This record gives sequence, structure tokens and C-alpha cells, in this order.
Amino acid sequence: MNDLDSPFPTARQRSRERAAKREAVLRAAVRMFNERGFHQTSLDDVAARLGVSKPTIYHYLGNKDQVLLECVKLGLTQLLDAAAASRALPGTGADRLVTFLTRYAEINMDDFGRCVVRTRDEALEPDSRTKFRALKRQIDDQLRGLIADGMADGSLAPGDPKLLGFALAGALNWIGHWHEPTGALAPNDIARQLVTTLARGFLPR
Amino acid sequence: MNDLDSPFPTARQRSRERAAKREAVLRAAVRMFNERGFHQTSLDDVAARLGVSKPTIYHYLGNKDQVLLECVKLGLTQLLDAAAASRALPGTGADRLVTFLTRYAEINMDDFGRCVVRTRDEALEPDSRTKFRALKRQIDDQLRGLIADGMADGSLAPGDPKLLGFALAGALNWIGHWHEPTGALAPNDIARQLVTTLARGFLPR
DNA sequence: TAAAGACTATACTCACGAGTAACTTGTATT
DNA sequence: AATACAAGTTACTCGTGAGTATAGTCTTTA
Repeated sequence: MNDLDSPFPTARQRSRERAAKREAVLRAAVRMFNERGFHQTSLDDVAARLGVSKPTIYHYLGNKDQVLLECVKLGLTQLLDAAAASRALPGTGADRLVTFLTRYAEINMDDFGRCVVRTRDEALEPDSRTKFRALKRQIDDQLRGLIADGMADGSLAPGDPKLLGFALAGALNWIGHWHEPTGALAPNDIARQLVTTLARGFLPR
Repeated sequence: MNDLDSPFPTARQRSRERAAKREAVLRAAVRMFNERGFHQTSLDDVAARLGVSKPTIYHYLGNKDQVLLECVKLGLTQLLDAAAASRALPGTGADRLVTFLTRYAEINMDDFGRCVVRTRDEALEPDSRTKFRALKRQIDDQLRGLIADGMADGSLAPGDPKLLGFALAGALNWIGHWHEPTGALAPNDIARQLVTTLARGFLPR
């Protein structure tokens, strides 16, 4: 904790620095994947952007597949956290759902969140693909659970939770394809407006 | 027109056969692109599936980029046709929109339609990418136009046509990612149910 | 019947990019 | 001081897959 300005870093500082570098690699990679696509981005490109050489990336992450897997994991973890947080909230099922959806939309405007929806399963190698799918399924289940809760307590119009889940997820995932980070509106505003629009559809009349 | 069963095909038959072969290449390619992904599918693979060799594909289509471009064009053309047909229909703006959305959903369960939503712009080479984007923008414009019409004649709840367009397009495009052609429900049923769900959101109360 | 053109195959070239070997330098450990 | 490890580098290998050169067959046309 007592960070002296000594040129000799402590073990703690060094491990923190290592983590920061690893993160920087992921951040650079995910930006380029989102801009140019995974297959159009070589690890040489990523390394060049960071001003290092390719083996450096291999030093921090095993291989290209790992890099992508870590990126999507970071996005999916955010979503999972958002789901857990929403479910723990007081209020009606509809309230919790709206909270979750809003956060979901925001995450889709984040680098790692965008990567999740822009990454096709097949881009990953079999093992990673399995993990990726499992995580996505968890999100799906969480969403369906929230919907089912709302329908059960009457705060949501009755219907098929699975179908509604697909519709909502689709509408929000799509953000990751059209949203420009340089746009005029703040992510927060977009999220709110979009969720309000969607809410008209599932709230009872 | 008078197809004799002579072993000597007429010029008309031959050109029809050529078109059929070209189509078969595209059909085989798009199926494999959808299943395994564009980058994971080599033209050798496609050729093998058809029982021919790679140069045969190059004989009918210039290169891999062309193959993909033709596939997405076939999907986009269907969407454009659907938009034109819907706009020509009598009834309220909302009626026309619902018709279009239903057809839109169905197309996303078709081989070529799925290819459209599963294809990232960057997979195409610059020229093709420009064409691809231009076509997609046309669809977007059509959708927004239908929405604006409905809002203007009062058959749709007022709101931001652009945002609603994104929400609807997203919900329906997503079908191309989750729908399994082998599923229990018929595409038609899925389309109808999904659009009904969405319509709850944009019809006036 | 000769020449041209359509269609298909075999067998290449060639670039690209993932991943690695081997080496350098600095820092921590014993 | 010696050794081991961390963090990089340069300079490779090597598989894959897009695209092509060349040749062969069959059909149509002059």
C-alpha cells in the first residue's frame, strides 16, 4: 500500500503492473477486433498498436484464441454481474427487468460488450467455444428468469418468456452493431430510450 | 419451351442449366457459411460438398468475395422485394408494417436471409462492402419509412422512427442467430408470434 | 473438318499470419 | 557470485487456403 517513489518496485506493484499490461493487450485487441473484425486483425497488428512485438502478447496470453476468449469473458461477466444485481433488487419483476435491460444495453456499447455480440461462436476453437456458449446461455437463462418472475407477479403482460427473451435480447444486442461510440447521445440516454420503447410492449395495459 | 427428351440440349436449356449450377454453388456455399462461418469455410470445402473441384466454382463466380456478395445480395433482394410489396398494400401504416415485419422475420429463417445478418461487413472486400452497406441502408430506410407512415396516419404510437426501427430490426435480425431450421415450429408461426409480441409495443393503446 | 468456346480437372504458386526458437537484458533469489 | 526467472526482441517455420496455369473433353459454329 505504501507506494514509495523508489525505482525498485515491490512485488505487489510488479504484479499490478503485469495485470495492467495484460489488460492493455486485451483492450487494444478488442478495439481492433470490433473495428476491423477478428479475422482481419493479426496479433502483429495488435502488437504494433501497443508498440511491442508479437511474442509479448504470447507472453501475457497463450494464443489468439485465448485473447478473444478473454475479451468475450470480460463482456459476459459484466452482463452476469448486472443480472445478479438486478435480481437482488426490491420492486416488481418488471422493475427488475427494466433495470437489467438498461444495464444490458449500456454494456453493449462498451468495448467488451460489443465484442460479445460481434463474435460468432465458430471464430473460437472448440474448447473456448463451449465456454463461450455456456456463458451466453447463463445470460439467456437469467433474462428468461427475470421475465418469468414478472409474468408470475403480474407486473408483466402474460406470454411466452422464451420468445419475449429472444425479442428483447435481439433488440438490445443489435446496438452493438449500429452504435457508434462517437455518436451525439450518451450511452445512458440511448439505453434508457430504447428500453422505454421496448417496455411499452411488455408492460400490461 | 418444347423440351424434347433429346440428349442434345437446346441453347435455352443450356443457359438454364448454367444458371441452375451457379445457384447450386451459392446454395451450398451459403449453407456452409451459415453452419461453419465464412472464414472457416474454404472454397475447396464447398467444391467437395458439390462433388466438383475448386476451379469449377471460379468458373461460375469470380472469387470467394463474389460468392459471399452474391449470397447476401440474394437475401437483401428478398427483403427489398418484401418492402416494396408491403408499401404497395392498402390499409393503415401499421398494417403494412406488420406485413413487412412478418415477411422480414421469415426471410431471416431462410438460408440467404440468415447469411445477411450473420455476415460482418468487414468480411467483404472494400468494393463489395460498399455495395453490401448500401443495400442494407436501403432496407433500413424502407423500414423507417413504413414506421414514419404509420406514425403519420396515427395507426402507430408516436415516437422516434429511427430508434423504433433499430429495435424492431434487432429483434428480428436476432432470429438468424438463434433459429434452428430443424426446430418444431414452422418459420411462419415463429414470425407471426414474434411480430405479434413486438406489435404490442408499437400499436397505440 | 477445323476452330472456337464452354466446362472441368490436376497440380501448382504464393502470401499471410499463427505460433516458436533462441537470444538479450534486467531483476530477484540463494 | 551464481543461478533462475521475467519480459522482451529478432528472425525464423510452417500450414492453410486463395487463386491460377495448363491441359483435356465435349459441343457448337464456321
